[in-house]
Amino acid sequence: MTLPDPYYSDSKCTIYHGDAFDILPELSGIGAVITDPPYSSGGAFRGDRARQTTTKYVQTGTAAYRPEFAGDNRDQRSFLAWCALWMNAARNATEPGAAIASFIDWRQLPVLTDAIQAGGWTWRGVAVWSKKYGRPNPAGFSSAAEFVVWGTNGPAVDRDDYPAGVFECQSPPSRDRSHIAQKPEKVMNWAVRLAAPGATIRAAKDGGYKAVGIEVDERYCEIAATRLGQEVLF
Amino acid sequence: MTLPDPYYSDSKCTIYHGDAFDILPELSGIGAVITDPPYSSGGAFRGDRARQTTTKYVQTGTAAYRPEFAGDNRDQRSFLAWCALWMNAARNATEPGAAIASFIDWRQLPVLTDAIQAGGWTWRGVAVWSKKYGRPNPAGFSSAAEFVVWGTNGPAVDRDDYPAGVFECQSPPSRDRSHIAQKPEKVMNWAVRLAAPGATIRAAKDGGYKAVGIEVDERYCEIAATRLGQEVLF
DNA sequence: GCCGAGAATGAATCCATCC
DNA sequence: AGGATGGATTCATTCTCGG
Repeated sequence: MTLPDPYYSDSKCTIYHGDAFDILPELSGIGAVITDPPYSSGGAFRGDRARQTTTKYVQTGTAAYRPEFAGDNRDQRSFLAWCALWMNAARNATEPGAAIASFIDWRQLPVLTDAIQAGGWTWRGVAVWSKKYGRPNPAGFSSAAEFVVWGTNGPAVDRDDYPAGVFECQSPPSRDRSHIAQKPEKVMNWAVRLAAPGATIRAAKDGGYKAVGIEVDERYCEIAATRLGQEVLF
Repeated sequence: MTLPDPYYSDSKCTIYHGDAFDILPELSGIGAVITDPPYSSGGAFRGDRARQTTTKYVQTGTAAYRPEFAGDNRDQRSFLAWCALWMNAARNATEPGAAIASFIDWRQLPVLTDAIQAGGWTWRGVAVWSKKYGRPNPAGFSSAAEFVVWGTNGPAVDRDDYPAGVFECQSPPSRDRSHIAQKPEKVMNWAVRLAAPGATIRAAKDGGYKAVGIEVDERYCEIAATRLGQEVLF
């Protein structure tokens, strides 16, 4: 298999529409991997996780139409196996010393720390995105954070930028999101600092960094390409 | 075996000096368990973790003398087994619906989420103590948080008090601590809110709550008893 | 009392060295 | 060879102290 034609491309930035397992083996020399996989979470029981993403993840009234996203109903064992496989594929595409960061919620956090190591990365920590105002939980602590499992491909390459281990940023209201799990741009800017001073794919284009995006769902490719084609994002 | 004589006791508060494995089986009716076990952490390599706590955990020059603490050099497998055992012993001492919270660092977080479930508790989340400014990490995100693994003994008892899932509090300077891993009182106040509005053992005495403390090292029992005997803590 | 400069600090991490 | 130990290094912020 060879690399498919990009869904979008400009001088700094390329988006591939396809499964990461098909695209990643064709890539090399990657300096950092920043990813937000489907969490396969959303419930304590198997039946809860198997629901469609549009119903199992909360979406309050005014939300715009947002399509289902795929691959979000694996059980914990197959989620581990699946993560280990793409972690390994991603590592094979990177240079020694490259960093990886993956968002995850508390339920799958231990699975992902296993997977990052199974995929051959050196697990180096857990960073925290504090959403400030979480869903109240009558059983105890409110759920107000997502986590970032991160590591490096072998010994780390030292950097001149030291991002904070905890980043506080309120989650945008549901009506402003194109994707149920969309992260605020500030959060992505923080996460990509693991790679280098820079920003999201969009900012990467402006800032002179090269970025490759992989997305399995064409509708989200379209949204991303539209944003990248715009001169001003907001 | 019967319950030993308390190291300290007053009308609201009791401290036992001994191993939790000896004390817990003699207790019953406990409403919540708040604990801070030795992390068996302090380094990515086995050799680092096996070092003495006074050298492997950072203590810069002016720090007051603080004794070693025990049980902090288990490997990961025996740390899991040990945690599962005391988690289970703790659960047997509690009432249905009781909550448990245990501090841990990022390295042992996945082990503790396994242990809490192995010990028969329903794992319900991971709360975050954000220290705000951690030690910089040249490999990536600074280490600026500790975690609280928490759960309940069966179905949770609903509460009207929802402690935040992320609590921000700077760590006190080294010289103000009696124990290397001493938590700020504000952090403990936050953690015990999982049980009820209240505070530390000391505050529990003042506030009318009953509290039982278990500590294996007599020197730390003595410090705790001294504090509890004082009318004013600071 | 306010302000600025310099010192101090962290459940860290990594590497060199010694036995 | 491998375990144990010592020590250099990292930086954002607070702390301390003098003006």
